[in-house]
Amino acid sequence: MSSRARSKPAVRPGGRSARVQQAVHAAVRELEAEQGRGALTVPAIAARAGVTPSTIYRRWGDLHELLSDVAVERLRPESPPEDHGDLRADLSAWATQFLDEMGSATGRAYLRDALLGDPDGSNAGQCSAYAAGQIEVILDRARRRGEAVPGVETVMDRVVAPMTYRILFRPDGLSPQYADDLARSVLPPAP
Amino acid sequence: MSSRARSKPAVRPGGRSARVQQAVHAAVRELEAEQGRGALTVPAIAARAGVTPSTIYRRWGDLHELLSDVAVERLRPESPPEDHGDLRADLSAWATQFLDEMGSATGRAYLRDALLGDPDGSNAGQCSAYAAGQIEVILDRARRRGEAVPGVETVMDRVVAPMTYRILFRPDGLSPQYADDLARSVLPPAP
DNA sequence: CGCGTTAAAGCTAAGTGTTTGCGTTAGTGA
DNA sequence: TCACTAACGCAAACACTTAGCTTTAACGCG
Repeated sequence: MSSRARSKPAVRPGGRSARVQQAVHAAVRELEAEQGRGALTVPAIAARAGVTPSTIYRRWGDLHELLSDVAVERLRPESPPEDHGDLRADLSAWATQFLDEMGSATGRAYLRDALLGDPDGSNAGQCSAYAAGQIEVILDRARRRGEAVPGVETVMDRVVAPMTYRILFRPDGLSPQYADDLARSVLPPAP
Repeated sequence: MSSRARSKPAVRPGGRSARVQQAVHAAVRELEAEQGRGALTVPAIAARAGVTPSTIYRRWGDLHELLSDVAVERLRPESPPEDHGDLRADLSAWATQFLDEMGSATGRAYLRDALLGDPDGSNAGQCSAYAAGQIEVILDRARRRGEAVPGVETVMDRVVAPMTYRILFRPDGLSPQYADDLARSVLPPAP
């Protein structure tokens, strides 16, 4: 039976529900920052957030789904990618920054969390959509400048996917140079 | 304190240790096949394997690390890739089969398990090494035939990574055609 | 603006999984 | 063969999870 927890807990958006969700998310971030991952248990998070454990279990199902939610929130880009004036520079800068952030120990942990507690794949899908969104902004700008641009899917396959794969499966030996090489590989050959 | 469980439990390869490991792995596979993932708890696995739960906790640390070990074992290729006579056919066949196996619900689950209970990344690295190994066999054969071949890393970046990324992050809309397209993309342009 | 409705939270107790210390067993090497 | 020790079994203490029931507070309607 029973009780599949909803991955998108926004069931009653306003009021108490929202406050609880906010408090719980904040508690996760604070506890992790202060005491590390080992301290992240549902009872500890609940105590910190001022709610009872059963509230968390009912809304999120288990610890991993909660962490997955928090991870996705943290992986959401805070601002559109910087504009450097041309596609090559934009893509290269974005890829370099992506690899730097996601390739760090904490970035990798968020990526894994997002994948981990994600029965239906919607959280992972969200992460991917974030990246695709950022890339679309970059490509749109270039298109408006009159540059020749690759498709979003091409960039996902040739830039985002290789970086993400290596971050998850072969975390050693990643360099900004690698990100840059990938970014260049989707551009038309230099003049 | 404490006891980091070893991911490679082969500490005393012969005798009892080996028997216990085998029994536990078998118990995981049987229980999953018979009753589904929900039934996979450490006490249940222990009972099935005829050991005590504490044995499992001590050797593997927790359920996820055990599942990760089992997943890696299942992801190990059983035989070298088929030989179809030329690089294009070999790569295409391998990619298609990879996507078919890993893109299925169970394949995706193994991939996720492998990543999930893997504190130091060695299990994920093993998965990647399996794929790289298969590809090297294919490339070696082609090289021996006198064909022009791309580097292994290129194939990992352009074929394995995109498929794996999509399996994990965007499991919808994957087709054999996609695998084939990726395989072709690393080959020199057709004559 | 108060009132009924109901989703969501609180509380608590029972159930289940995890950890740990200590004694025992069985590989391993001299 | 014997001593040594890693790994296992056992059982009790501990922590986490689940479920039933009660209470609270958004929300919508008269």
